[in-house]
Amino acid sequence: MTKKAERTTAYIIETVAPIFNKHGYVGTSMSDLTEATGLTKGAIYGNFENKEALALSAFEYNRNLLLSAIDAKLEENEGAMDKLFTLIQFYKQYDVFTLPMGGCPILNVGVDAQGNNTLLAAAVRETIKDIEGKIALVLENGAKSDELYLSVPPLQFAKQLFTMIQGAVAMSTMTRDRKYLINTLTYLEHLVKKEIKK
Amino acid sequence: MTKKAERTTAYIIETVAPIFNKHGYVGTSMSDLTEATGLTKGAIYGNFENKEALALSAFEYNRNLLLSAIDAKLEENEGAMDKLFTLIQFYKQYDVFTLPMGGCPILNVGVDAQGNNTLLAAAVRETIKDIEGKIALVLENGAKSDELYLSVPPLQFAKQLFTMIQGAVAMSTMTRDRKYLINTLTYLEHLVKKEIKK
DNA sequence: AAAAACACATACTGTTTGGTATGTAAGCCA
DNA sequence: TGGCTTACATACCAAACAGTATGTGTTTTT
Repeated sequence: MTKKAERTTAYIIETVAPIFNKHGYVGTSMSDLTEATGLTKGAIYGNFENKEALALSAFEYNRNLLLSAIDAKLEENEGAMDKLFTLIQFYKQYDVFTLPMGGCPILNVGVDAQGNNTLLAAAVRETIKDIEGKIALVLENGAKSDELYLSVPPLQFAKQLFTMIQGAVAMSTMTRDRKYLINTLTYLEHLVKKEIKK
Repeated sequence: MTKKAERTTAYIIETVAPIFNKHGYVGTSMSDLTEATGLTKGAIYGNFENKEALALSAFEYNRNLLLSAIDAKLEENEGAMDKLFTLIQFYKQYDVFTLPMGGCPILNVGVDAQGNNTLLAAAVRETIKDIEGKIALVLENGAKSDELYLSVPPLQFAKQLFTMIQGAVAMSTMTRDRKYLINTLTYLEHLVKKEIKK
């Protein structure tokens, strides 16, 4: 059986993570969090050192949800091309995936923290590196097994691909129009086929 | 000669615009603004109804700087392809262009306002439509004069192009790495040539 | 140049901010 | 089940928040 405090800590993070993600670090007040959790400041400050530490834990929670989902998608298939296509398919529905966490954590926190919180900004950069690395690994293996051809290094192609994906994410969140997601990712599908398929 | 208040209003907007853009709506306090302008609250509230109205004016100021720059670039050349290439060239240096205004106003305000300020969010959506429209017009004219070929409607292609551009903007701001801007826009150059050039 | 209008500074609201010291009840282990 | 410990609630703090009423010096206008 887990200890009481551990469960409360987990409960706080779960409930607080979407709020921080949606309203940003400064846009979220401690009273927002006590209201949402039904707990008091005493409870929250008993489990977290301060607001910043809580926000960081909240981001890491969302980040792990995202990375786990990506990992799961990449493990669905064996071939490198299939892995890429399921990833693209995943991002076509990225808006419904990120809805319960209050939008894309990378975009939201990445932009919000830029001018306000260096710790969070660094955490986002780390997460971006992680995802790019995962994509690059797929590409590298695909190239090794002669399944696909790359005219540029794997990491560079991964960065380009992820940049376009995040562009679709950014546009669809700003305009609240999921067509950006669907249209660009459908195009990326076609583009990936044409560029690297042997 | 312009009236005193008009000049102060303009001065306030100019000095305040980068601050709002960098730190967001809630992240910017009125005391930040009095400090930056050297004016008092009385002066600011004499020229603006409230914080929200000031933030809106600040965004519109940055937005106009951006739209004017785009217009200027698009007028440099006659041909549709040349117009597109100079636009792409402009975005390769978008980070230095947006530096004095505290980053990309579309991305920053678009993401920040999403969860905090509906007025600003709407203004951003309008701006996105404007830019997409400008690009679409270039494409349409290019298609009419048989300079280029489009497999999709002009506006759709414009949206796709702008999405990828904004992806590069988003990634370079989040990672503080201008390579995202340079690499993806160089790739877009090549892509545009291949896709629509006759 | 005098009168009227205006633009800005000063000084002050009440409220909310993040954070803490202390009290109390529940959880946990012997 | 006793007693110690841990976990949370209550009540409070100074500082910062957006906004305003009033005072005064400066532009305008006539």
